Amino acid sequence: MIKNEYHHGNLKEEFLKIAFNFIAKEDIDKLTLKVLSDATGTSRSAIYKHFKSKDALIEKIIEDGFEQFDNSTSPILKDKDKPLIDRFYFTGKEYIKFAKENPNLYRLLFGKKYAYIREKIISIQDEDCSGFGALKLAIQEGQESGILKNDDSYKQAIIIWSSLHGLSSLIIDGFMDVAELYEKLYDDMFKTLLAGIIANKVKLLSSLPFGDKLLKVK
Amino acid sequence: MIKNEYHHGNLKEEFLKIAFNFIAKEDIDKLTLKVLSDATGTSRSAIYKHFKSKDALIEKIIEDGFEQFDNSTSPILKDKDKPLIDRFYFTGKEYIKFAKENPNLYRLLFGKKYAYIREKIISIQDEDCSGFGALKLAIQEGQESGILKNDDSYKQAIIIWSSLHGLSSLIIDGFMDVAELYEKLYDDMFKTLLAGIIANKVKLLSSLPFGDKLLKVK
DNA sequence: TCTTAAATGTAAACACTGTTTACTTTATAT
DNA sequence: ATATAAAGTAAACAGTGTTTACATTTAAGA
Repeated sequence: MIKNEYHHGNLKEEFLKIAFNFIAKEDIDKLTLKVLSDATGTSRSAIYKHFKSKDALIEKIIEDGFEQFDNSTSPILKDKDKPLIDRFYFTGKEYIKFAKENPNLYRLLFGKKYAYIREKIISIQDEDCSGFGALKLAIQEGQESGILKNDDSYKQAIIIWSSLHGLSSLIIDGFMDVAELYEKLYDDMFKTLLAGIIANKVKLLSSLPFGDKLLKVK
Repeated sequence: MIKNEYHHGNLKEEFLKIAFNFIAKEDIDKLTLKVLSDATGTSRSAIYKHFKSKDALIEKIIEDGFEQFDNSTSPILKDKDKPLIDRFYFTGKEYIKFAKENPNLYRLLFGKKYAYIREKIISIQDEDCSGFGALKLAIQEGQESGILKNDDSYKQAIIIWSSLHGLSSLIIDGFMDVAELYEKLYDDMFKTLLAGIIANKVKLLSSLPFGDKLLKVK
């Protein structure tokens, strides 16, 4: 595909790339069509040949963003070679790391404004057992092996997700000086959370990160 | 103070009142100066005689909003006639209720955009022991009476706040169908959380809401 | 009470925003 | 080679927050 001065070639992909790079540094509502047109050397209305609206471009960013988020977290949770508790621990840590490194993207993925896209994606994840679906599956795995309490896995998954989301939000939305001591906070939160969903007959030893030897059956 | 057609009387207060009523129903970024001027029968630029900018009006809303939030939650936490665990339980419940009933205001108070105002307010609350300061104080009270683990009260407060914020966000930002089963979720989360910060020598009985009789010293 | 100054309003313009329209240029397929 | 589709532009539109110059009313002092 040869490009000349007039036609750009693959403007659509470039718009997305520029938008991604932009929210790596600035908030999404600072992103204007002028930013995109200036960066590509096109006119402000060029985008409408590739996206129905500015929102449509953002929706695509969100879809790609969820894929990126899932690629960062789910593999850790699914790695059956490692002990389950370790997998929970490191997945949660990666969750927070992702939020910390991509705050603007994270807010986009888990904020109110585009909840309808998240809704759609989560229902897909429920089917192919990625993302939130993977978390529920991992909890079920823990219940079946007797490590976790037999309870509603959906409810347990939400409590875990809720805690991670809460801590991540505190970190990236500038609550006090949380960002500095967040690692200790996470370890504490994890212990607390784990104590709540772990089976009664299983005792948790103190060291972190955990290993399979650190779980003791009473 | 007599009003005629030209001068309004107390336009500043009315702007705030209208803005408050507006975010009770719609998101803050739907609030335009035209909405305010139409509702008061004034011109779009009238607001600049009372506020430096649109943002300055929003900042005032946030300050008032925090006062409102504090009035809803802190009194429950400070009521020393009731057992401490009950106070934690019902304060948390009120926290979530506030978020549920005022989602747009809650997002304004705890979102990223106006974090600098929250920062300012929290430092005030630290001094007069309202809001976040009240939470830390209540935790210290629990530690001194031997009910709670002797740990960094600041860290414990953040973990609690983080959990409440996470669950509230899930509810109001449209995460799945959390809104329906949030009461059960809250009870579960509270138990889990409490198990994490409660002193080892204290055993927690199962019923909710708790009472002082439900705490048993081993 | 008359005059003056301050407070509080308006209208018009400004530079932005996202979006639509009509038009132009280039690429592609028959 | 030519018709058609794809992909760009420029100009206009309504909307945004904000500033400027001006008008009206209120309040205060002599």
